[in-house]
Amino acid sequence: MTGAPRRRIPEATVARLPVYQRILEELLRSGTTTVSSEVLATLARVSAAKVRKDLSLLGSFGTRGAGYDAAYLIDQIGRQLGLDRIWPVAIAGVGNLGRALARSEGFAARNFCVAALFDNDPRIVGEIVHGVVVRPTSELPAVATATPLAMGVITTPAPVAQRVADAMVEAGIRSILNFAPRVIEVPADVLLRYVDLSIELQVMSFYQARSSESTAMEGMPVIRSIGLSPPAS
Amino acid sequence: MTGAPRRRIPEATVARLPVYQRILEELLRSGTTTVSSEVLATLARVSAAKVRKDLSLLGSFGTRGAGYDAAYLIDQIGRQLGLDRIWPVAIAGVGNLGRALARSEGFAARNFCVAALFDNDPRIVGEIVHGVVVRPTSELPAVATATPLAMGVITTPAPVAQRVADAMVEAGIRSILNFAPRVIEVPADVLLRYVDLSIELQVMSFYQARSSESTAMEGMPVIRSIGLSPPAS
DNA sequence: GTGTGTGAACTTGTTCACAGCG
DNA sequence: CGCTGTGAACAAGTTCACACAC
Repeated sequence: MTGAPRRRIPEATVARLPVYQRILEELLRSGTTTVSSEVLATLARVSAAKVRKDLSLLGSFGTRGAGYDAAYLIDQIGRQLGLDRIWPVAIAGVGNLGRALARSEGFAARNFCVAALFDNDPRIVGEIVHGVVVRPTSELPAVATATPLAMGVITTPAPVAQRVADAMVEAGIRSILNFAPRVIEVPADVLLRYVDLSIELQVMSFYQARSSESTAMEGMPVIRSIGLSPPAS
Repeated sequence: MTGAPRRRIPEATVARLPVYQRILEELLRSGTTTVSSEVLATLARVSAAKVRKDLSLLGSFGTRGAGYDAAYLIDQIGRQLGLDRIWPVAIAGVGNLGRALARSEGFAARNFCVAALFDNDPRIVGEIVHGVVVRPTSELPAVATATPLAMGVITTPAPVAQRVADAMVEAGIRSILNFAPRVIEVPADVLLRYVDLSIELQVMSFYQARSSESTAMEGMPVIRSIGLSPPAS
């Protein structure tokens, strides 16, 4: 239909596209219909040149002298990212985090649909969260057969994360998002991503803050842990 | 004390260090004390050369012919990342997600300490979550004065996210982690990081899955949204 | 004039391959 | 002999600067 340029988009660009998209959506909501690379760059905290290069890879959607049409750009980015169709996801582990994810608006806003919830706690099985009934994990294969699942989200306690991952792989799920604080192993052809809510992101932030000579932490109580000795040689 | 080589560590390496660290901790728990770059690389899903180069930047901690001492390496990585001291964090917004974060083990495991919780809902204020009392957001300045806060975590609904961010900046917080699905603006010297639970990560995963010629989604019901027309020229 | 689109220069990050230490 | 540590070759990503379309 729309003559899309099927070039290969660099990974670094792909990682920024959702950021642009969300900013564009907000601008649109606040009444802005046209946006320049300069403005988009400021809001996304990147350089204007980067924005222009990124967007030019999807095609020439901008208007010289004016900027980009926000609505059209949102649509083009969405198409590029595969968000122009609905992706059914399953969430395993209906605790605090699983519940928060299932109820969050974000999924639906990006055409992800929470199609199934799994948990092994008999007090939770049968409960209806955000319109979806919680089933025992043993029913995963049956559900996956009836409704092909595009992605599995693991929000279980760490000890059962690997078992759940195995079940998901067995059921044909090829993309897994792991929120459990546990390293899991899956076949090489399965896409596995970790989200560590408490650690990785913060750690990076802190390191960057400290390495850019920030003096913000100057007045803080420094409590050092006891270091280990180097291994005996 | 430990003669640390204070070289500049590349950002890409810093991003991988927490991954190595967690894997090392798990290996240690399962009884492994020494690990080769090969093994660590496989578990972290990167190349062995990368692991060696990354670790060599922190100093020469490995033993040729044998590998690395897991416990010692964990400690060295922790020191490099600034995790050898305790960082107090404040969480604003004690809903599903805020609660899940406050209760999660991960913070304490990495020397982050949930020092304060804020919410404006009178039904939530006063509640004690994971041993910390929930205060009204108006008390943020007072709390920040008494206990310097290293990081602010925003888990509020989108509409109040900007207001909370402003209050945090005002209170002297220089690192903010935003879980609210809303673009917020802070001064350039404040470190701002977005975590979009439902979107960015999944989107990337999907794009990568599709672009590597995966046939996994072949049998899925494709439901395309209605595309927009190009902007009138 | 204004702001996009893009080759060319540059910087950062990754892989290779192997010397050398334990 | 195995595995680290590292310079040197290569690839990816970013910035620059400017031609050109509106």
